[in-house]
Amino acid sequence: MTDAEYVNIWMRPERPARGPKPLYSRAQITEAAVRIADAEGLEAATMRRIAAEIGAGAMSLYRYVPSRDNLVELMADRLMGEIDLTGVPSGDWRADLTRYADELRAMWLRHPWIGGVQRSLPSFGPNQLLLIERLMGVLDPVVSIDENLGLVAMLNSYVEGTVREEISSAEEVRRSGLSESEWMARSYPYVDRLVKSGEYPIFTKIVMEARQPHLSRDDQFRYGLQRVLDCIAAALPSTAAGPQD
Amino acid sequence: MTDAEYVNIWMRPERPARGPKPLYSRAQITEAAVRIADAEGLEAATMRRIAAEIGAGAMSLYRYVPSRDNLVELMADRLMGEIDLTGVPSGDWRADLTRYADELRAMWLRHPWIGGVQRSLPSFGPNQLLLIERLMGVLDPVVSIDENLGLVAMLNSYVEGTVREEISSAEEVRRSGLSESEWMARSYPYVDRLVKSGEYPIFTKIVMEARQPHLSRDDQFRYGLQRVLDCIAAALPSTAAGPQD
DNA sequence: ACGTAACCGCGTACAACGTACCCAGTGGAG
DNA sequence: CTCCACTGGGTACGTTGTACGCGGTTACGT
Repeated sequence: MTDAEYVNIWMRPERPARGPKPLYSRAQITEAAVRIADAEGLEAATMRRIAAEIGAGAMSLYRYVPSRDNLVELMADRLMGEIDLTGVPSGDWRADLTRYADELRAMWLRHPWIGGVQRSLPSFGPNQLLLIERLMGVLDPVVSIDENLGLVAMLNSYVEGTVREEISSAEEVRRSGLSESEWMARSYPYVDRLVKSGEYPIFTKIVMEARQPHLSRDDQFRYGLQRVLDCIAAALPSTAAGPQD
Repeated sequence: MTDAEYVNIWMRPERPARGPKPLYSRAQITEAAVRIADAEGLEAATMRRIAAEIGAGAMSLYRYVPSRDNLVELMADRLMGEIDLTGVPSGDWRADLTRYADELRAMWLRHPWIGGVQRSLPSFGPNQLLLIERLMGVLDPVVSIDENLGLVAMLNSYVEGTVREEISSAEEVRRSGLSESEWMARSYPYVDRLVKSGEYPIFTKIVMEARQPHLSRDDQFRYGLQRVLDCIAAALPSTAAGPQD
């Protein structure tokens, strides 16, 4: 079986039996790549740049990782490992899911580039798997696996969707290389024209509202999350839903 | 004001006053790009390939579009135009939002590559704007603009999240260039190893369940959607929520 | 003990990408 | 009629992922 026969990186053994000892490691490479992506975006994490970061030649990385795409998968799973769900399930499903949602959102905000990796879904890395076990273990005793999948998907969608919105403008500013105030100034004429045209009353409302003070992002998130959890509670058998207060 | 001063493509006039008549148009270029992306993925829609598709030289495209990134924005807005919301708001908010969700999902399934464009959010193209007006017009009479934004975001998140999952495996198959059955065969050993290890009981449940006949994707989607709409109904003032049946 | 096969790090090289720059031709404004 | 802002597009540059092959290193079979 040649290397090309592995579909999955996780099947490919990191260390072979024979030959000289490797100077680097997958974990080290992944770590460097994550560091670069955090600081300068995913597109800055090129093979050459990562190699330079750990003091290796560019092509050396290919001794550890079959391709850049696979490395990105490694990075994504590395990120899943940041979501700490020790002690879950605890018995209080609402607390558990809130904890998960908070951790997931915090992780996305630390590594906004995660939104740019299309989830080639069945990349069940070890951290991802552990997460699934813990997270879905929360509702597993009370609903069918099908329903569990649906509910977890709903929760995930909520978190990802809202956090994508939080991230997008910040990422746009970073990509354009402009300062935030300069970027705002540049955007102003267009928005102003739309508002003045009078054809977009609701858009205008949104813009006007955006100028006013608001709930913090955190509070907005938690508020919406409560609604999603209520929605999940409604789908649970009444004996398991617990107090709705 | 030089071209570089435009932050927004939508500000940049398509046709100048003087000079020879252009042979092509933004719409034509965008159309070609969408066609290629539909057939072979977004990464196949390179400037050279798009130019070849319409019979132009590669560099000619830059007479119409400042950069590839901007072209992708054009493509994204072109997709928004496929979402037909004529007659919305109709007075029946539940029907309207269901219609929107169905249209949005169908559009994603027609153009899976949309998931790969990071929404540099404030790219308010004309189709996007029209959509906002119609969609948010549905709940505008009954909730505050803030709440409306939150609820619409929740609906969007649900649709995007579930459709992303639907798409991911198909896209993975396409990217790998393998046939679906071959891809399944390649994935099998890894999944099998995980199941046999006994360390992942819930993952195992998922795999086992996946082998059984299920609700169609459409039915799953509609089922989850009803739950999301229930959730929205709960957030509406009681006079506007309508019959919950 | 010693060849040999498997592995290491990595330099070179190539195809494909986005796009800066330049040029000759074109057609409306003065 | 004269400009010159515009057109299409060829050439070229820097950057990307990565195939290939080299010389050195290590563990195993004999």
